Amino acid sequence: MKRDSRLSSVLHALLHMAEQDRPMTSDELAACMKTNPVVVRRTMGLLREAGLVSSERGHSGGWRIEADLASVTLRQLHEALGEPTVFAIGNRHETPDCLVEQSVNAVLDEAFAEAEALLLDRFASVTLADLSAEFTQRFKEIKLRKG
Amino acid sequence: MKRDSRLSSVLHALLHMAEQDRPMTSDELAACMKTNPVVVRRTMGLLREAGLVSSERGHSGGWRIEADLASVTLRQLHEALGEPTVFAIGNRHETPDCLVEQSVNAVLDEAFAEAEALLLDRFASVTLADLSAEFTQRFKEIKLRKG
DNA sequence: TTTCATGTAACTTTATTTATTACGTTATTG
DNA sequence: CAATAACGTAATAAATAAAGTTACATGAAA
Repeated sequence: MKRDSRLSSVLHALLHMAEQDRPMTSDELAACMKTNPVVVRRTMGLLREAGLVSSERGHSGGWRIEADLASVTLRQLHEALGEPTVFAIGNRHETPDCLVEQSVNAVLDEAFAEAEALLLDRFASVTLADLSAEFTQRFKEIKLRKG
Repeated sequence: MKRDSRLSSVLHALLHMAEQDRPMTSDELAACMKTNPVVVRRTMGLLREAGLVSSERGHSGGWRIEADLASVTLRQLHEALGEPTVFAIGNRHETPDCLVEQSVNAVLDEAFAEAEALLLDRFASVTLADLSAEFTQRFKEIKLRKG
C-alpha cells in the first residue's frame, strides 16, 4: 500500500506559510514539498473547506492561513483531510458470515480502535504553534552545533 | 494502498485448524478464507518459519499447529508475518533536508510510535486461546438467541 | 506409479495514492 | 482592455503494494 502523506505535507506547508507575511502560491509550496502544484491545490482545498486557509486568484494571490496557530490541532487537519484510513492492516472481510472470522474481527477491531483513539488524542494535543516551537528549538540547536 | 489482511487471515485459519484433529490442506483453508491455496501457502509458510505451524506434503498432508494456543500471541503472529507496516499514514519524505519538515516528521513519528506501541502491547496480551474463547462465547450467544 | 499435497517463481490483477495534462476562471497590472 | 498570474477541476497516467493466478517442481503416501 502507498501511505497517505497528506497530513505530513500540509503541516510542512502550513509552517512555511506561517513564516511568511504574504500568501504563498501553489507553485512555491509545491517546490518546497517536492510535488506538483495541482496536488497542492487539491490538498489545500480541503483545508480551505474546513476554514483553515484561504486562497486568492490572480496577481499576488495564493494561500494564506486563516486561523490562530495555537488553535489548530493535528486532529483538525486530519479531519479536514477526510479522516483517511489510519491503518495499513485490516480485516480480510468486513462482515463475514463465519462466526470464527467474526470473532477475529471483533478482537482486532477493538485493538485497532484503541490505538486509533490514542493516536487521535495525541493529534488533538498538538497544535501548529507547538510544531512551530519544535522547529524553533531544532533550529537553535543546529545553530549552536555549528558554532 | 490495499490493506494487509494477513494477520486477520492467519487468525481465522489457525482457529479453524485448532478445531480439527487432522492437518488441514491449503485448499481447505483457502476455501474457508475465500482466497487462493497459493496465498495460503505463502502466508502459512511464514508461520512455519517462526515454528508456529508445520506442513506435510503428500496424502493426508497439510498444515498443523505446533504450539499451545495459550502461548501464541497476536504479536508473535504479527512478527512472524514480518512486522508489516502498521500505518496507512506516514511522512512525505523519510529523511528530509528541510528543518521544518524534520520537525514535522519528529512530532508525527512520536505520535505514530506511541500508537504502534499500544497496538503491539495489545497484540501481545491476546493469545489464540483468548480468541478461541471469544469464539466459544459468541457461538453460545447465537445459540441462545436462536432458542 | 499414480495421486495428493506442499514449495516457489513469475506474472497478472486490483486498489490506492500521487503525479500530470489540459483547460477554464478570476484577479491584477501595465 | 489585453496580458499575465494565479487558482479550480476534470480526466488520465504513473507508481506502489497487496492479493490472486498460473505453471511447474518436489515429496510422501496409497
